Amino acid sequence: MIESPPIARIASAIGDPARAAMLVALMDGRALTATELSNTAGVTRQTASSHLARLFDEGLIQRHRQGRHHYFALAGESVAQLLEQLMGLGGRPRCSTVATGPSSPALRKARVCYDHLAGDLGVALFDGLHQRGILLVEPATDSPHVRVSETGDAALRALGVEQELPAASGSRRPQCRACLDWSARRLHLAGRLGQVLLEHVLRKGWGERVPDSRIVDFSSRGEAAFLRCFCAREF
Amino acid sequence: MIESPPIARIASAIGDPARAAMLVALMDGRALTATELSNTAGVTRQTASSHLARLFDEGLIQRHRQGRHHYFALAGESVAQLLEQLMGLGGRPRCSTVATGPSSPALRKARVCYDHLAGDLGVALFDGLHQRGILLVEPATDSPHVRVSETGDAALRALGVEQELPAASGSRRPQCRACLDWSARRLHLAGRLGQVLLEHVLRKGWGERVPDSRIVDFSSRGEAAFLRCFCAREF
DNA sequence: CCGACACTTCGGTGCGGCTCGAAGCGTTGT
DNA sequence: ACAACGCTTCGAGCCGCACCGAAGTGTCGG
Repeated sequence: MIESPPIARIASAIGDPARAAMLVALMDGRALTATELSNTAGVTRQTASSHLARLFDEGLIQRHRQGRHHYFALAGESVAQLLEQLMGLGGRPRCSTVATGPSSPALRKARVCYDHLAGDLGVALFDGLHQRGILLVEPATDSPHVRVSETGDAALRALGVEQELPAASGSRRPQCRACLDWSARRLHLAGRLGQVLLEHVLRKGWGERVPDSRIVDFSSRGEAAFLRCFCAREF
Repeated sequence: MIESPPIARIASAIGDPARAAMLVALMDGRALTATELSNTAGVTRQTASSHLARLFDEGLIQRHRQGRHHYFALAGESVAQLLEQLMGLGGRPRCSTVATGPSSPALRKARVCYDHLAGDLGVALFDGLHQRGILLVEPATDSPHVRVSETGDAALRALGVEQELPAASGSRRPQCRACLDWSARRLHLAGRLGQVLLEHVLRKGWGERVPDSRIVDFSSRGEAAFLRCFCAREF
């Protein structure tokens, strides 16, 4: 078996509790320093440093030196997706019970996934934009292809979403992407637009991020406004 | 960090070279015995036994006792998907080169993924069925929803595909499902129909499975017949 | 120029777990 | 009933690696 090493190396890199904790901490898309990560993992700085070197060697994280601080972030969305899927498998309580793992109710409801909104409200956002015809989900052969319709583009601007999406920005990042939610097992919106919409939510004050957590805490007024603005029907 | 243990445990279960080799060997969907798996992993039987116990405890494989033989298979498609994604991450040659890892050209062209056809020909099959209107890819909110159209159902029967899909079979397995290909980064057909079509290919003699490998070896005549039968346009 | 700070590298320690030999079930076939 | 076979459990050896203390590099502030 000469095919296995790469997959085994990567899995084993994720497999250590301290490294897994670091990766989970990075899943909110922020870049954290080595010291911060050592705290969340519960190990000393020098131990964390070796862990981070390992994760970097495996291509799971990227480093970003800035003065005397070294920031670390996930290497890309594909890594975040892998971790989500891993959580999905870990959450099920053996022998395929139907219920999808709740973990934390707040986490289920609304959380950050890399840089966009996930959870029930993330799914509701995707559904709403799609039902309104703002989002076109194309039956393309490429992985589920999502794009903004022309009327949708205008609608988003009318809603006050600065959609600053320079088509020729040179970045290879897709404008929209569908991301599978591990708690709800349904699609939510990722990509540049997903990021912009999350920023919109935070700027409007509808919800705010809970420090050191992936949870996005919506006020009841904020949630109502959010649903009214983006989702076709009320809950 | 109390959230990490499950994901770390699962990842570390996959992370051992011997266990990874076993899982990869199981990715073709067959159920293998403990001795066969010990050979592919290159360890003794008793070592393999403990590895298999670990994988079973983590819910990654299922066991199936039959007389004095114990058969092992992947616990489900979700596990196979996770492994595919892991391969996708492992295949890239550091620092995001554009080329998707070829590994083996034959493997890229046509291989078995759990129980259905993947690789270039798997993608071509999906494209062809979709372009002919046999497959409807719905922009649903559930993970990319694929189903067979009414005319498509008749077309498949006309093509000689025994589509024996008892709607009320009680099994919760979806009729069709879209599975992401790690080599081509495009969708191919999974689910019950994907399984039936792979069987169809093998029964027609268009291609045959290479023993102890995931490769499906198409004869040139078989490939032509396959494309003519299912795909809208020739290559 | 020097101290404070963030981070990494270097040795040494200790535990976990991968491994295999030997022995213990359960099944199959004669 | 006995031997052959497949698999698992038990015990011991041994390597790897996670961990931390101490020392080394680079950066910021006074």
